[in-house]
Order: sequence, then structure tokens, then C-alpha cells
Amino acid sequence: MISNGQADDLPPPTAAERRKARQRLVLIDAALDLFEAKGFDATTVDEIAGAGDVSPRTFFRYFESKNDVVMGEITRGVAQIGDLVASRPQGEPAPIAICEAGIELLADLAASERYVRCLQQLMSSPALQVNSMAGLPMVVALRSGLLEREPERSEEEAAVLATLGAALMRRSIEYLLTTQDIVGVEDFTRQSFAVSRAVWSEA
Amino acid sequence: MISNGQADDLPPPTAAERRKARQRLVLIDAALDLFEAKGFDATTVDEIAGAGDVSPRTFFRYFESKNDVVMGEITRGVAQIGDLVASRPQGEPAPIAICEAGIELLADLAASERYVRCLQQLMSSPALQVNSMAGLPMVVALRSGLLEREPERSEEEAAVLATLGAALMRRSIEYLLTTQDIVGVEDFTRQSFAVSRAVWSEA
DNA sequence: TGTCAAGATGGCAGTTACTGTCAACCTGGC
DNA sequence: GCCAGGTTGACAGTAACTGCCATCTTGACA
Repeated sequence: MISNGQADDLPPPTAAERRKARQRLVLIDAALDLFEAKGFDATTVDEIAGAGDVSPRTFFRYFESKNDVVMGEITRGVAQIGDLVASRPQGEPAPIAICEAGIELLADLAASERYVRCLQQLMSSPALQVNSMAGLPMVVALRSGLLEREPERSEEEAAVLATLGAALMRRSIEYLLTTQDIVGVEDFTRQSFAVSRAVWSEA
Repeated sequence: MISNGQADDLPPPTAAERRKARQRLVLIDAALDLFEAKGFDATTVDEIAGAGDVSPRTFFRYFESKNDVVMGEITRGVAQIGDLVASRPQGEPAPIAICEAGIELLADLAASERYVRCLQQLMSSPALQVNSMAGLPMVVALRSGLLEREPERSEEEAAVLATLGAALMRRSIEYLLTTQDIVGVEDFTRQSFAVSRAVWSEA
């Protein structure tokens, strides 16, 4: 989940870029330490910058905001769901494809245990909209992934599918963060999708 | 939609309460004026306070934050969807009940044309998460409304129904704000729900 | 190996949202 | 007319974020 942030295409990263990426990770690491120790709100940017051996001004050259330290990675990660959906087998019904792609995404997220542990504590911080959880980027990514996978699909249908899928996925992420049940999320997600399919077509 | 903010139960409001409610509306009005004129970000709290003839400190006694001036009312309004769902006829399938309740809510929202007009402009402001659009409160409200209406329904099912319903409703609100098509939202919403029911049970 | 240009950094001053505190000030009830 | 509770305004303070500019690093190239 916490990647070095470079796209897998394009020329190989220069030394400078690698240095930047490393410094970025150092800052994220320092920030998570502090957040775990004293909470998100009680931690100042100055402290994070100090712990990462850069000036506060430089901190803001690495991150758009204090929130971005936490949400940046997850937002970038969540956007991958588009590609995951697009590369699902052709015959698979769209909702299933979304569900399975989502499970892959969750596994990826759950891999950074420390990140997950830290995010849980941050769930209660109102400043961070961990709750709204990168909702829009996920819808956007899902929709374009779907259209790539099934080009004959109408815009309308793709949009609706993306909306529903993203909503259920957000629920799974919330489940993962609150329960820390890294193993159980998969079942939870499949169950969610199954229930939703049954219940949403009720007559 | 922009109500005076008092619950319909409890003793009648005192003069002081009425004065407070009035001042609140004055401030909202002043704020919307300024937002329309110069944009959300470019408007400072000091200006709003000045335009409403109170000190900046007092502004923050009326609103939790600058965002709250805009999002406060909509958040409070959105929470009503729970009651709207709960009072839908018993026989109606849950997704339809949610759809119809949502349409009532939208009509309510669309009634304050100025508010809608202003919100549209604010959609583009990243500071304001108009996008995430009070998502969580709506899910919470919907779920409790559903459980009230159908007590036999399992927690799980209610949660899933609320998640899907809220997601589609958010889409309708987004449609309303971007297109300003106050008349068309109703059709848009019904269409959304219909498509979603067809598409989500694809085999 | 020395030099130079591009980019990264640090420090500083400034803006703005937001908060605690306290004294002055209503305002309604007696 | 007075008193109690709530409302306000002023002031000082914190912390996120930004623009600016001088300085330093770094990689490339002669």
C-alpha cells in the first residue's frame, strides 16, 4: 500500500527521485510514530518535520497538508481498484468483478499492518475525514476500470455500478480499520456483496 | 431545507432562542452573499462576521467552522431521510422506499434555490468536501429509519441497504448541484435506482 | 577535476482558521 | 430597580499553510 509513489511506466527513477521518495517514507514513518504516540490532532507539523530532519517548510513540499500524510497513500492506493477491475476475467458479472477486485485491494492495504493499526486510531479524529475515505476517487477509478473492461456498457450503468461498488468497499475498509480483522475482511466483503445483491432486487 | 434549527418537539422557543436563530440566518445569508460574490476560499470569517454585524469570535459561537455555514444545514437536512423512510408504506420494497424518501428529501433541498445555486459554485472548492456530501450521517440516518420501518430486518441487511441507498442519493444530490435541474432530479433518481436494481443482480 | 545550472532546502514573514479567557453588557424575572 | 444567566467583544495565542529569497547540493559536462 505504501509504495514509493512512482508509476510503473516511464523512464527509471533518477537518484534524486529515489532520494525524494526515501525522504518521503522517512517523514511518513516519523508522522505515524507521533500519531500513535500522541494522536493526530496533538501532533504538529513542526514536530513531524523535526522528527524527519527537515524544516517545516520542506514538509509542505512533500505533502499538501498534514492530512495528506495519512490519506495520501490510501487515496493513491484506492485509485488502483480501476486497474484491478479492468483485469478481471471477461465472463465475470460486474458486481462480482468489483467484489473480487476490492478484495485484492484490501489485501494490499492490510499488508501494511502498522498503517492499518495507525489508521484505526485516526478513525476517531474528526479533522481527518477517514470516514469519507477517499470515496470520490474510488468511484472515478471504478467507473473507468469498468468501462475499460466492458466497453459496450453504457456510461449510466457503469456509473451506477461504480457508485454501489465503491460504497460497499468503503464499508469493508471501515470494517478493516475498526476491527483490525485482516483475515476476516475478505469474508465480510463477499458477504456484503452477496447480501446486497439479494436485498437490492427485493420485490 | 434551511430551517431555524429547532426540533419540533420540546417547549416553544424563548425570545432569546428566537433572537439567536435569527442572527444565525443573518450570518448564513451574509456568508452566501459573499461566497457568491468572491468564492468560498477568498471569503474570510472576519468578513462574514463583519457583514453579519458580529465579532469574529461570536461567529464561532454560531458555527463550528467556516465549512459549517454551508454544510451544517445540508447535514442536518440529510439526517431527515431516516424519518422519511420510516414513514413510507409498509408493503413497499425497501429500495423503493429509500428511493421515494430520497426524492422527498431532494424536493426539500431544491426548495432553497439560492442555497442550491450557491452550493454549485462551492462544488469546485477543494476545502469544502461538498463531494463527500455528508455521506456518513445519511447512512446512519437511513439505517435507523429502515430498522424502525422493518424491525424484523437484520442489522446486516439494514446496513447494506443504507449503504447502497445513501450512495445513490449522494449521486442524485451531486446531479442536482451540478445541473441545477431541480425538475429533473426526480426522474434521474428513479432512473438511478431502477438501473441499479437491474444491474446489480446481473448473473 | 573544476564549474555551472537546476533543483532542493531553510528561514522568515505573513495570512487565516480557530480557541481560551475575561470583563462588560444585555435581558428577562422578581 | 436589581440581580442572575446568558451573550458578546476584545485580546492574546496556537497551528496550518504560503510566498519569497538566499543558500546549498547535486548531477552533468567540459
